[in-house]
Amino acid sequence: MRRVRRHLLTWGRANVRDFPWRSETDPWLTLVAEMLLQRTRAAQVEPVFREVRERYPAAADLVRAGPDAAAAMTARLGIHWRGPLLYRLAETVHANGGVPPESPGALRAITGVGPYTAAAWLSLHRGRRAVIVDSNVARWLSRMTGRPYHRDPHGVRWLYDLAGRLTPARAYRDYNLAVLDFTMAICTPRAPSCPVCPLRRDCVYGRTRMDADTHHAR
DNA sequence: ATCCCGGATT
DNA sequence: AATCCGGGAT
Repeated sequence: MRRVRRHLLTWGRANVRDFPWRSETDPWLTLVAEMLLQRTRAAQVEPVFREVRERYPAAADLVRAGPDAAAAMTARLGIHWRGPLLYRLAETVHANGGVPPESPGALRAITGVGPYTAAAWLSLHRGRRAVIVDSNVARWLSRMTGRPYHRDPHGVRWLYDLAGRLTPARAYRDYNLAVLDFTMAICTPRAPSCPVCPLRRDCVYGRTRMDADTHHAR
């Protein structure tokens, strides 16, 4: 447990990537970024985020610009229903004094903000410890433990327990960033890079694979 | 439980 | 060409 955490943090120090939203501190802009990142690659989000930051640096700016402006932002990301969602988000934030609510309940009450987005925003941008359990984490921890993988982590108790025990009390931001990038770069859905994985010795799946390689090698 | 949508992987 | 993948709503 402790070793897994340490290895991830070490890996993260060398490999966590820098995106404009990761160094952004404005609560409105960072929540917009998290919403845009849903089911969307970071490379696609990057230019759109820059444009939002440029044109709508405050929620009030997007409210003033109107629903069509919001739709224009999300159109390039291909998921049309996020346009109205983004506009409603702007209205909600504007009505809340320009800053999104930070209580998990009020945050989750926003349409378009689910468990992942709430946890990511709070832990990465608001200095609140939150445990991220998305399908990437589900895949990673399923391999680690050898337990069956449920793509939808909803209701899988052991997942939440384990993820919660792994998430540090203090270094949760660095840890969550490391997990996000690690599951995208190393513990990938199809062909995970076990040979270079810092966790392969702590991982049921990784050990199995390395053993297989040993037997095949001469 | 199913749908959305476009990119990645095979 | 076909399949897989993902966060959230319903």
